Amino acid sequence: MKTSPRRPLILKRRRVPLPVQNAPGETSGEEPKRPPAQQEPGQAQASKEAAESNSCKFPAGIKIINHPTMPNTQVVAIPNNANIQSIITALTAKGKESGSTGPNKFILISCGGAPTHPPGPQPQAQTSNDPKRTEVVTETLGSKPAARDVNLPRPPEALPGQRWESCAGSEAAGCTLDNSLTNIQWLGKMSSDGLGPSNIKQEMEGKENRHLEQSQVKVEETPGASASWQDSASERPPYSYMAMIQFAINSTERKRMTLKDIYTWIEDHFPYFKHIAKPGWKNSIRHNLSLHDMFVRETSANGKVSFWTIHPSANRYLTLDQVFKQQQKRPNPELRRNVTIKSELPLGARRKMKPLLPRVSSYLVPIQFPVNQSLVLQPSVKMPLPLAASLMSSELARHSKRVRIAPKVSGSCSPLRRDTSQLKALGLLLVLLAEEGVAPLPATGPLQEDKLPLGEGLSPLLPVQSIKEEEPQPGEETLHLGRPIKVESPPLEEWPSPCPSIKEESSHSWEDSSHSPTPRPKRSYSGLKSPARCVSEMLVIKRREGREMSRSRRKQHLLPPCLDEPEPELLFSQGPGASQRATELTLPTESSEPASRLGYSQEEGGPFKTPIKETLPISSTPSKSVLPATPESWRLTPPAKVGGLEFSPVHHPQAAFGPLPDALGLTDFSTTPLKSIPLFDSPRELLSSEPFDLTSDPFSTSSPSDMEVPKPDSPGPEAASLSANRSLTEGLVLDTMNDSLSKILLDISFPGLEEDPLGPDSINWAQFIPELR
DNA sequence: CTATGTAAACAAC
DNA sequence: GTTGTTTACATAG
Repeated sequence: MKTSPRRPLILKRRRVPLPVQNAPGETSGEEPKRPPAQQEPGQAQASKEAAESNSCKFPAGIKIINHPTMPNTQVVAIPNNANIQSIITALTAKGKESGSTGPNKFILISCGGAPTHPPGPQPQAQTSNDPKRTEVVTETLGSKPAARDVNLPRPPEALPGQRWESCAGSEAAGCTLDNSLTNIQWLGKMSSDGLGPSNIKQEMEGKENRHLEQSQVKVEETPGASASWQDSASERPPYSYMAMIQFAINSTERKRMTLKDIYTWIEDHFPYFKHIAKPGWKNSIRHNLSLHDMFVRETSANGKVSFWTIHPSANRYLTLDQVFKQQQKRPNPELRRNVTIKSELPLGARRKMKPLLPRVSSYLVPIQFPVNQSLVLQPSVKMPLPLAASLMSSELARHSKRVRIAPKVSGSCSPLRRDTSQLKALGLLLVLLAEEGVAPLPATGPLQEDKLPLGEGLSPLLPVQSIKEEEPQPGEETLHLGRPIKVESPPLEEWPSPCPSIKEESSHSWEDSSHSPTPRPKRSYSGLKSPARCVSEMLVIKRREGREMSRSRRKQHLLPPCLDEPEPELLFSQGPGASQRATELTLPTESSEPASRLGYSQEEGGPFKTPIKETLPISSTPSKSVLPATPESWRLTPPAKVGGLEFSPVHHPQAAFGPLPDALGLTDFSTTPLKSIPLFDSPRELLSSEPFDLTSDPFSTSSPSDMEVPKPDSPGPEAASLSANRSLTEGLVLDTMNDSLSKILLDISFPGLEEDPLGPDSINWAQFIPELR
């Protein structure tokens, strides 16, 4: 093919010395650390039970009281072990009967068990019993337990460069990831079924996968399925180079890898490249590294070693493992099909690489959600917004789930809506999750499955790719942080916003736009360290001027050598990539760095967060629109785009996503999460599933303003802030008038006990529902 | 047209 | 020779 004579001459390129950056210690690849555990969940039991749905009668232990201040609203305290589904059904029927005149809104809260968790860490109390939980949840749970078997021996051969990915240091992060991954369905496409049952894969993959598999029973259950292309070395893996590179890089703790290690990792994990592929594949790897902005080259302090990293905002932290896992979970015929096809087809006939990656649109990345609608809080509420916001985000991030609910009774399934008004009465706040999603979310049909969300196509896999951003828009949002941030950033003009094209993912776009300002000459370094930092500056950059780039795909990196943080590593505690993330998170500017704090946000958001594709707000294509916000995200947020949304959390509920372009970040967040969010099979899941970790959340009572910028610091406060006589708990609001079920976060105070934080208005719930205490 | 894969020309080490 | 960049082109969708 080539021969084109025309290749332009390259004038000279010179490498700029990057400032030093890294911590001295790194060497390539090494990082011997291993992660402790992966998180896998183990659970498998996911069977949904559902069984119970029928009974309409309220089980014993349920307490129903009229809301003291809200008309037509009753508060239903449900024992943890009760069948929510049936309760909802019954309540719905009741509400319907009453019509507008009677109680038609029910605030469901769990009592008796544990749900609330004020200060203490209590992760999921409720859930534990629930067999139903969604997988996601489960996984989460699993991860929690720190323990896990984790240790799988790693293959000896492991290269130095490789690390087992995993969540190494950061479980949380890892976990998070997993969760999100879980959501992702891209894998689905790949089915493995076809493949023999080999377990081979494990061999190949070794590390990562093993953990999973072993730990997970689920997988095993489906014996036939496993393997996949991995088994056969001869088959080309269904992943694009971009994806593989990401897998490789993300498999290390530091999320960076030398070129050589990348080669090695790929060869080790995908024998095809070792044995079958033409040598040119390495060229392709290099080409991809250079081409995509998401891959950022960093130089070691001494300048001798170059590491390839993934821009934090673009990094979804996907790992082969995760992907693999997914695939196992849901085998997808299509994929299989691909595989088959390939083999069948004459080589010549089939394209070379077929679809390596499924492209999906959405990535799961949850991230923050739009504050917009979701939160509905009213100012009046006592709860600090920030808190709420943080909760939301965290929650979402974690598992965002959406409820689909609909009381069966009503039959309709409207999504949930939130009404806040009422809620507030509770005294709380609320939030909710997801609701909005509704709208945007496309169809749901598919949802059912597991998690689902996204449609079938869901997920995309590789995130990376998706990332693109488009040029135009400034708006992105950012947020990855999870929190709503507001940034003021300049409008990003340059930044591409996500929106643009919807396509699914355009990968490079991200890249392109983002950087490229100038021709390469530089990457600049200006001192930026990590990309994050760069951001600010970067922002400045324009995306390429218009089209110049268009044709060429080149990326221009800017890579700042990151000096950055010398040792980012620590961060891991939270998430993978934490280190990086941290950086990014931080706002460019500097000051606040909220990010860090939000651990969760990061985690979740973090990893996922951004990269996401953004949906384009604009264009938003509904369905997929998910573009990764990626790049930009870190950059700044573009308020502009956002439209009215400011990021302030509080705002406009009304903004709901619909109209907004939300594009940016918000959208992303919102949408993305949504997609990824599984619907619950049952309300119970909703309720129980996610307990917030208050502990981790940042709630401090900071003022709303804080929300915007979360403060990184104070980590602990959050929970602390809640006074003893207050507790946060999740609840559901069933509105039979709308047939909606919304999840809310309740801040319950018991005035009687001590001072009432909430103020006089607050209701003394304890008196009604002692169990809440 | 976009995303991806390939090949290749160069440059800098 | 390796690592990186960047172009060109092919091809599937």
